[in-house]
Amino acid sequence: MPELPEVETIKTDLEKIACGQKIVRVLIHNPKVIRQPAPAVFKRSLEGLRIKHIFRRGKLLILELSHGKFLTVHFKMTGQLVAPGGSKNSRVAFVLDGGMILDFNDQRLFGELRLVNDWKKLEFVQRLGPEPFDLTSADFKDMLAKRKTRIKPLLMEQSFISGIGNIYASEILFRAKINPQRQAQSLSPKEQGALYKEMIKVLKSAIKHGGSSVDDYVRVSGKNGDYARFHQVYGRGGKPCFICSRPVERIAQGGRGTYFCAKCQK
DNA sequence: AATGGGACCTGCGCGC
DNA sequence: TGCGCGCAGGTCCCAT
Repeated sequence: MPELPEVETIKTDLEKIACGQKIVRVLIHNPKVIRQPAPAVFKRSLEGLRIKHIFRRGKLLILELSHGKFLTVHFKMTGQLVAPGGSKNSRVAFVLDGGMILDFNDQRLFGELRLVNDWKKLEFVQRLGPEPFDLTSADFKDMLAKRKTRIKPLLMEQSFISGIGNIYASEILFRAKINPQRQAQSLSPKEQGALYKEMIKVLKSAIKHGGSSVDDYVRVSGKNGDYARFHQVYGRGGKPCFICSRPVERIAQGGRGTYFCAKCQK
């Protein structure tokens, strides 16, 4: 589910309502989403800790707690953090000392909650590539020039660059006018530059609008993000391109749907 | 290194 | 109404 802009939105929403609060009770409705440590230990260790700071790395949300602990949240496809709680698919509920309940919902149970001492040591984190906003255009060009793989799956590869998923990969490539089937290596300097520029623009704009609510993603308030109305190609297979009116194509790449305009994107 | 397939799960929309 | 199929924001693991 959430990609970088959605996790960043959740981070900002959550900061406002949960920072400084103590987690007084943890109710586990489905232990499957608790990956570390064992659910009973997770619950016992977490109760009584205070939320000090909230941040994001790639698509991972990280809550810094008292006593040097960190709660990491990976939303995968259908994870949500919603307050106040009482949601249908609540898997874990966090009761805060203000009385508010924060639900971790996850229809498909792919999501992952971990309570750790050092989030940076997580294997998943160790493999993450750079944050898009930490890169210069020159860095990004160098990275692209080294890779033979097709550009769209590459943008989604978290060890290459972290935070971009299936929606934004298609949207960024459309705006950069680059065909998703192109080899990364084959991009001209001008195309590399356009890709960098559109990547930053799209991600920033999506954050500004609270992310894209397509299926399950909602903000902490339960309200939808507002960026889906700016989508140019994602989910628009067969519908006319907003630029040239030719039907938007849908192809499969690495088992994922890719949307693009074969006329506008070379 | 690149690419494809399947696995993990639940639920929705579609054609019949 | 019901059934089977394809599809879904992610990541991991295995085979070639």
